[in-house]
Amino acid sequence: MARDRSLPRRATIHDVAAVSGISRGTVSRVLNGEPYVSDRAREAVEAAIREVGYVRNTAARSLVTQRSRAIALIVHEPHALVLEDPNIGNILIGTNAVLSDADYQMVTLILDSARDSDRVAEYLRGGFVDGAIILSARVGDPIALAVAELGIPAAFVGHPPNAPDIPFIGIDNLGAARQITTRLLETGRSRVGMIAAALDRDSGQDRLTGFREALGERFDPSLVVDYPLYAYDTGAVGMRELLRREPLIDGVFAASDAVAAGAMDVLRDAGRTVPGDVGIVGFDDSSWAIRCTPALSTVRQPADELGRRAAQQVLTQLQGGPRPAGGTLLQTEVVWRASA
Amino acid sequence: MARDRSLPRRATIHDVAAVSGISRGTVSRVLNGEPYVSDRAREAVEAAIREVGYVRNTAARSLVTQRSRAIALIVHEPHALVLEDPNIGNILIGTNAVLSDADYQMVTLILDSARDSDRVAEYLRGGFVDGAIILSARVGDPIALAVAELGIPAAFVGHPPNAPDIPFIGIDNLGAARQITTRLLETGRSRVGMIAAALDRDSGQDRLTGFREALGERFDPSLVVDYPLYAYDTGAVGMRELLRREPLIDGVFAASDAVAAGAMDVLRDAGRTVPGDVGIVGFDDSSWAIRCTPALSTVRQPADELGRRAAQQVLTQLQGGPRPAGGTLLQTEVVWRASA
DNA sequence: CGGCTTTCTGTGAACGTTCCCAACCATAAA
DNA sequence: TTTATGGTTGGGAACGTTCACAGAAAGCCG
Repeated sequence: MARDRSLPRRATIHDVAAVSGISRGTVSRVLNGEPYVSDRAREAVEAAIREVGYVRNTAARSLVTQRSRAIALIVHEPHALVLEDPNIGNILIGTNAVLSDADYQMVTLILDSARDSDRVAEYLRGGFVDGAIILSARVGDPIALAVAELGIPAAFVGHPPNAPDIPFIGIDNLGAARQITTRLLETGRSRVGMIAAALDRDSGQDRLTGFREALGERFDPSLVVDYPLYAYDTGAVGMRELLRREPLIDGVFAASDAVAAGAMDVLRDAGRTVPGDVGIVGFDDSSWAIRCTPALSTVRQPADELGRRAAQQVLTQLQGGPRPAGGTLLQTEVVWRASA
Repeated sequence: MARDRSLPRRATIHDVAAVSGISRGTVSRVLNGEPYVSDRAREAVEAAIREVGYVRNTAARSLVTQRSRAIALIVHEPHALVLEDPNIGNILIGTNAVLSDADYQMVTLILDSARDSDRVAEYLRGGFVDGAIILSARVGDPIALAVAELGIPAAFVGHPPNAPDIPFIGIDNLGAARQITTRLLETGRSRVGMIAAALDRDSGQDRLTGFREALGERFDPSLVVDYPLYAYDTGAVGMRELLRREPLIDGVFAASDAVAAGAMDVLRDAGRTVPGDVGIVGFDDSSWAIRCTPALSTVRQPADELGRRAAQQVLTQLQGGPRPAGGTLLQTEVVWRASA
């Protein structure tokens, strides 16, 4: 057993009490920063803590408090995409920052298959975490349902269509899509198509809806193709299909930067210039955007802020705050570069 | 308090015992799959568990067992790079897969600043985790030292130069670098430079050493530039510098694919063709590699396997297995594409 | 100086497990 | 029939905290 290698067992609150000559109860009060502790006692305890190298035993604490001081970040994403999607990393960082400042531990749960889904549900039910932040939920997501049913403090990043009364933090995909599409039109494009992706998510749906709304009467369903993933390949395949359907296409809204990158390469191979022959815009302002030639016009989303807000939302609920009915949409910013 | 919202408190082992008419001790034995339980008892217990919806309380368990069944994955990386480095995601996925199969929980700790470093050390000391996997440690990494000192089961991914007797899983950066550089020479390049990066890490150092070894007498220190990060910008800045130092340069080894991508864009802007005028190779086989025009020759590293092995290594130690003195290097594969 | 309030301190009783030991029960051997 | 044997079971004790409560000490007021 690895832990008994070094016999000196970890110091407990009793050791601190013994060394300082102060009772266990008072030591606990010092530890938790509670009032009604004399300066003399506090100092004695603090000295003893340093002397014996005391570190609080979380298991014992959470056994009695019925809390774990941990919050789950549930990432529901095909494995291969955890790394492709630049937003996930940023969301993770934002969440981590807020939680660790509040002295909570972030536990990242990655799930992919349905089997994982059961495992995670079990995990949540087991009281391992006091709350949950759910990323990229899908329509009818079993985890979302499990969380709702359990009633633990939770927040979504993004806004799954059917999700119950769990608050969410998202970006205005619809507005941003509308905005960027409008600009595409304003630069004189007349045959504008879209390579949509991830229509099983709110982000995918909303971007498509925004596109449709911006085009209004000029919307042509035959110039929309859609695929499951926000990926480079999606863009490549999608662009070929669009060119086949409408060789004179002169504007493309790609559902993400990666998609746009795939589309641009196909356009180049097909002998089209960007933005000369075809204007193209993406979404995310990820590293894809700057490495495209020409650089991609796109939508910047405040990913780490999404993570921060979601974490704050869960913490608020944990402190007994209200669980707001709806959600919050953060503003995005359109970044105009050279591609459209 | 969020948890008392639904009064029916969680079922305990006592409830299971009461409902099944079997003692607490035997219920615990069933729960842990121990021997010496009659079929009759086992069935009764299992039925009762389902009936009352029992889920084990981890806090209570780990209080008595002195174990948490959690393992830390410590990612030591500037925040912005967590997402840039494609390997990290894959390592994370591999680790997660192995650990969750073994019924361990992976806790991801991201740390950046020195302040985080203390926090993490405290966390490890607190017994929150039974073991640790450390990613991308640096020379003199405080976390590496803390882990070594604590003596908890651990493994490195990568091989920090000064790290104490903690086993590591890595790739043969040196051999791979030598191999890919050699090929660059075999295609007739005579003025070969390197854009090195992350020399405070073993990976950065070893790639440089491999490069130097491959060149042997032809090695020219003035054709090596180095920067802190494996990033696109590193490649751009580095390439400009190399061109300034040696306009006739005809071969470049970039320390990563992202670096190579930056370098290629600069070469293009400078009117050089790839691979005509300049042959260029990268490292990682990430999404950058296929995105480049022409596609990049690079080294594929089995990132998720690194994660898996590291996890297995820690699990072995946890089961009382030996802590091997050295480490394991996994083989890499050179992928020849068009850029050299 | 007595009573009242406020601040401070110590202690018993949980929390829900696992571990361990003692006891029980068959069955087989003597 | 007794004795040993080994599978099976039950329950006390412990793990390290927090919490509630009771009581001590100190400060205030008349």
